[in-house]
Amino acid sequence: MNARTLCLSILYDCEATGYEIRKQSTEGDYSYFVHVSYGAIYPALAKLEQEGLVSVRVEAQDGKPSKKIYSINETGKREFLDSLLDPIAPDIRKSAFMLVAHFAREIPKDLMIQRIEERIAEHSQELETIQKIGETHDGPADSWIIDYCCTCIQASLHYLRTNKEALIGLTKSDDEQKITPAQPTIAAE
Amino acid sequence: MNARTLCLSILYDCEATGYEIRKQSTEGDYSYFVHVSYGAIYPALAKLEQEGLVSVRVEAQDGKPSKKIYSINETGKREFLDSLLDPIAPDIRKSAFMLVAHFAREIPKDLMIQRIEERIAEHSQELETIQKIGETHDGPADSWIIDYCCTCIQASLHYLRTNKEALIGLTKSDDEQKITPAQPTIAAE
DNA sequence: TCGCACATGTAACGTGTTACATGATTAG
DNA sequence: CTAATCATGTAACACGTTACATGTGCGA
Repeated sequence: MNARTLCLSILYDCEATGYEIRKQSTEGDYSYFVHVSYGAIYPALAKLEQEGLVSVRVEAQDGKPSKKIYSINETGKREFLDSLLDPIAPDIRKSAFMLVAHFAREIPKDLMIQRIEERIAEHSQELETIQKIGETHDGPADSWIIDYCCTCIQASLHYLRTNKEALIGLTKSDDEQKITPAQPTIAAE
Repeated sequence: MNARTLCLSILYDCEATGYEIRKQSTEGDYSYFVHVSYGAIYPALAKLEQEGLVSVRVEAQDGKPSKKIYSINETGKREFLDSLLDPIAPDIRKSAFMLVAHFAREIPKDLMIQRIEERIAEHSQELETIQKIGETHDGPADSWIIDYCCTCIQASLHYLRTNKEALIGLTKSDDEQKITPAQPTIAAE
C-alpha cells in the first residue's frame, strides 16, 4: 500500500489533516499494516487535490498553526473503491532479526539474548497497542483484523519464549559461559 | 536488509554469482525474509568489488553465458560481521489484504471469498516451500528459523480457516445470497 | 518453433525517508 | 528553560523495481 492509497482509505471514513493521517499510519488503526512519513503524505495529499479526488478546507487555530482539513469527494470514493477490487500483492516482510538468527554462530551470546528480549518486548508492546485500539473503537471488520493480528503476534511470541534457549545455545561463546542455567531478565513484559 | 547486506550474507557462506544470489533471495533459503531483484544485486556486487570486499573470477561455459563468480575476502567478512552487531530495525510488514479486510463492508462477497482463498493458498504454498528447504540442508540455525516461520504461518492459516466465515459475513451482499451455507472451493490446498 | 533457463547489465522511473525550515503554546 | 506537540512543507538522498538489451541451447 502506498501513501496515496493510505490517504484515500483514511479519508474514506472521515475528514483528516496530513498530520492526523500520518499519526494513524504510525501509531493508530493502520499502524499494523503500513508506516508512512510526512514526506510521502503531504505530497500525496496535494496531488490528490490537484486531481480533484479530495478537497481542502483551511481552519485557523489560535496558538497552533492552521490546519488543512481534507475531505474525499465522490470521484475519490469511486476511485478508491475500484482500486480495492484490483488483485492484491502478497504480504511483504522484512526481518533483520531473521538474518541475525541465521548467523547465530557468529553472534556473541549476550547480544543474542538482548536481540531476542528486544523482539519479545517489541511484540508485547505491539500487542498492548493493538488491544488498546480494539477497546476504543469497534467496527466489526476492525475487530476481526485486530484479533487476527493478535493471534499472529502471540504465536510468534510463544515460539520465541519457548525456543529462545535453543537459539542462544547456537551462539558463539567467546567466554566459557555455556551451560549457565540462570536466565537474565532484560526486558520487562 | 538491503541488497548489499544480502550479497555479503550469502557470500559469507559460499561463492556465488549474481544470478544465484537473486535466486536464493526470491526462491531459496532467504526468501522468507527478503526479496531482491537483479537491478539491485548486480550494482551492489559491482560496488562491493570496487570497495575491495569481494573478488570476482570469470568462468566461461559453453552454450551458456559465462559466469562471474564472487567470493568474499577477510575485509568483507569483517565488515559483514560488524554490521551484524549493529542495532536492528523492527520487522516491516506491508499487507494489502488487511486493507481489503478493513473495508470488507465495501467488497463484494465473492471477491472476499476469493481473496481469502488466495491468501490461504499463498500461505500453504509458502509452508511447503519452507519445509522443502528444511529437508535439503540443515544448519541448526536454519532449522530454528524454518520452525519459527512455519509456526507463524500456521497460526495465520489456522485463524483464516477458522474465522473466514465471519469476515465473509461482513461483506456487501449486492445479491441476497446471504446465509447460503455452501462453501465454494476456489484454491486447492 | 516457441519459450524457458541460463547469465549479465543498465536506464528510467517510482516511491519513500531523513533532515531541514518555520513558529507558537504548553507541560515539566 | 527545555522539550514536546501541533502543523505544514520541501529538497536531497537512498533504494529498489521494471523493462529493456543481448545471446545460446534445450525441451515440448
